[in-house]
Amino acid sequence: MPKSRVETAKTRERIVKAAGAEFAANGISEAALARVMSAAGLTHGGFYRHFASKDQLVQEACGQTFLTLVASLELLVKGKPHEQALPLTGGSLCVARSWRPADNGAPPGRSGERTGAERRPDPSRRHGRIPPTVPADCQPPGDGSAPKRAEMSMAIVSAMVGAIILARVAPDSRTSDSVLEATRDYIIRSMRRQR
Amino acid sequence: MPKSRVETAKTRERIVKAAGAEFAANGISEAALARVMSAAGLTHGGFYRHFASKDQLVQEACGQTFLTLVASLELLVKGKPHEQALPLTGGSLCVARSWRPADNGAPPGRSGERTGAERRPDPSRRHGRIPPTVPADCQPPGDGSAPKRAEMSMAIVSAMVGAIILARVAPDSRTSDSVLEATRDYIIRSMRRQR
DNA sequence: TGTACATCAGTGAACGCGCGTTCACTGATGTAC
DNA sequence: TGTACATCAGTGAACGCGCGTTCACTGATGTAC
Repeated sequence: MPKSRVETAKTRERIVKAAGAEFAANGISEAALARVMSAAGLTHGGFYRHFASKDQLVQEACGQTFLTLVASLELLVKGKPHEQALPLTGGSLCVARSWRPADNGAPPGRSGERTGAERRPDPSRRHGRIPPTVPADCQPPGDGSAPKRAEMSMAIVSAMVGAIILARVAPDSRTSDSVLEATRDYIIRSMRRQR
Repeated sequence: MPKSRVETAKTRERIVKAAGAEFAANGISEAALARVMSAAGLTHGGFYRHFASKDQLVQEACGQTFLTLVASLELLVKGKPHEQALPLTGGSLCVARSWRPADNGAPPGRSGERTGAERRPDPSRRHGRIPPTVPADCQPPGDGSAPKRAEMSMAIVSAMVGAIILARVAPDSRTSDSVLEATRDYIIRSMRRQR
């Protein structure tokens, strides 16, 4: 047996992590297995030693991202670092087809997704970050029961994920902005009204 | 000039509509242009008479779906057909990568996405519909100002879209269910508290 | 402890398919005369 | 009103690329003796 199972497991984990990052940066369907693997420091051939298919990787990586999101949102709802946690959570979302974080430019390694790429208008290059303004009078539901908090966290994450996707998909940037703002206000209001 | 511009415009509209449906049924990246075109009663070659690229079609079709969603949600929030509008809206969402409506089987025309398809676990075949239970004491915000209502509609759509995506992406079906339920409750609570 | 072997993570070339895009062509129809 | 022409929506074959997947091979390392 080459590579102890511990080491193998570590490699696998490394792949999942790289996939999560790649998905977040370029969207799931743009993230080629070969790119994910090389981001993990491997060549693409070895992939199938760890996963049965790309779908399996997608499922695992997204599942992990999901848990991370909820966890980091829990942190917010728990009350401590308000104005940091919200944009942080919003910033690390992945979901949409070719979602990219709004403020860093194109990833350096990948110029020209296809020969003669200037033709493609790239609709992804648009808003997508929830405005981070969280007012100070926001009342995190610190005294609700623990499961109640978890539920609320998930719902808030849902709203944020949905808003970001809808913003990317909205017919014009005015609408884009309204969705983000409306959702932000909705979330904030829900936190204020809590108890 | 063949085909009056009216007729051309109609064709174009037909394509957008077909695309919307196809996106909703199979997800954006699974929806081949050729399939969209034939759903619109055309062959794929003519596509570029109407659009510059697939991306442009995606943008337009999604924009339209978005507006439809918000409109139908407005209907709900306006108060009339409660228990119908919510599941209807939830059911017609498209967004996730290979999202399919939960309760009708695979589309008949497309058996075997790829030769030897049994291998693929198809993670898409999972929950995705928000449980339609809307309690009768739900207070739609009928007397808020109009913009207020529109904002709330958008936020609610956001939450629903996000919940469905997260449910599809969650690591296990228990989590899937919790997201959907939590989000539903969150939405309902927000409507109850309204005024 | 040392040696031979079997295992299996990782390599890199190759395969083949789906799909976006292009292109030469057709034929119906609006327009000019 | 009738005829010739130009236009352009739509056709269908072809192209080529990216990517998921396969496969024969390598070589490091844990295990058996």
